[in-house]
Amino acid sequence: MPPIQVLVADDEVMVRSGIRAILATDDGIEVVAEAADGRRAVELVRAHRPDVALLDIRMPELDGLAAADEIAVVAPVTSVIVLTTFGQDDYVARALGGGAAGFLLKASDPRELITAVHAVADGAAFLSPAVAHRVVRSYRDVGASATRARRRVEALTDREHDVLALLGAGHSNAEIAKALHVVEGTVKAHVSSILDKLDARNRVQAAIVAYEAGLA
Amino acid sequence: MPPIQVLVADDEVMVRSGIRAILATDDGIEVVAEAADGRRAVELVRAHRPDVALLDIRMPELDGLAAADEIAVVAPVTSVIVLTTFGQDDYVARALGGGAAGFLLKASDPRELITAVHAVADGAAFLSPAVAHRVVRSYRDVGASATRARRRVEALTDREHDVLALLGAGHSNAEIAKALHVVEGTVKAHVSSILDKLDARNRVQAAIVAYEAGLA
DNA sequence: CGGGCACCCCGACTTTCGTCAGGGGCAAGG
DNA sequence: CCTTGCCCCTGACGAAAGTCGGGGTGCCCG
Repeated sequence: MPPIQVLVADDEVMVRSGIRAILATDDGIEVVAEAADGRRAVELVRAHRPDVALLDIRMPELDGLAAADEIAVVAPVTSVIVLTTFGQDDYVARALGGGAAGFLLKASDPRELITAVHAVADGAAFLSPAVAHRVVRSYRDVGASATRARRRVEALTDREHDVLALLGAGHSNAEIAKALHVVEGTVKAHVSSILDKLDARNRVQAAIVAYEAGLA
Repeated sequence: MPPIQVLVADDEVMVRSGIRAILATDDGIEVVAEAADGRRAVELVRAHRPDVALLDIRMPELDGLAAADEIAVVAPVTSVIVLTTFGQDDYVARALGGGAAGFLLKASDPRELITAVHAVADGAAFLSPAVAHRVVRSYRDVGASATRARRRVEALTDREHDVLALLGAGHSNAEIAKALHVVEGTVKAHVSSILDKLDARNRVQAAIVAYEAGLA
């Protein structure tokens, strides 16, 4: 099996050679290019099509996040790992949004870097401990509240379900009535029943349940 | 550096020995225990305190998810990787909710298993490609909509911000007025202004923005 | 210094919501 | 067959939400 080809991008030479040294200890990994800024990193990725691109977040010209965005477009085969000093929350979201497959803190154990390269080369996601907790928790929380909401919504009749969906989108009773071909009074009665079953005091609370349940 | 100690739990002997064989190719990993059901897996984890526990989802007595839950309680130092045949969505959420650090498909490349063990032993999260996409997308979507919502909310004045937070929790204007020590008319005026700035047609739509922005 | 401006406040008026008390259809069970 | 229960529908009425016009303050800038 051929070695994993890697591009390293960081504005500091010391960091680049440090990373090179770490990766050199694994003979399944080969560093094929180096860049000192994001712009150059994108060019080199386009030219070399490496399996993995290691990008520092802080770089001149084009930061790691923007570079990751571009790489996702020009070379989808290349998996991006974003490197950063702190697990800044906002960065994580943006990096993963840009299609990064990995997020690694520079303070990580060197072995972790190697593991991360292998992981993303296989197409998997690799998240540093500090980051992983946030991402996973978010996923779990969203899933959990969605499940809870869905369970509550199950108690509703078909018609109430229809009404709730429109209500949750922010429509007025009159609009809902028109959409369902009934008069407004009917919709109001349904809403009343929904509030009762969902244990909500007004339509705002019901709307949030609808939103969580994914009836948007 | 001592080898990573691993427990393998699967109800089929063939699978267990297969996993053993794969892990044996890496001399940084040592399988210290095997279990054929979830109950036994938990006991052995308690006894051996391995670094990593590989749990099949489908097991008698106690399935992998329930076992993961218990392990998280009795041996927090042990990182759990859940193994499954399909990347069933519901399982992913539950597994990660139970504190699993990794989620691996059995169809994965054997090297991936080794990489995963190293990753979670370091405390990182490892997600199989098929699963990673979902988790990351969810995190990104939530983060993106939250960011968008927060940006819209920034246009509000301090007072309007206060009102929106209470509004988003489903409180009536009268309740908001009491909480902020003003009369109801004032709250209504604020709400009106909020609707204007958020480009919402009624309080339900405003509440959803508040909810997304995390003003709950 | 005197607008202009943004913010917070208020009350009267209109519109929308939510409750209450029902009527008709339809299926299960005595 | 008739009752009981559930669902969907409806109109009337009080309650909440939203709009409109306006008053008072502090701040910045010509």
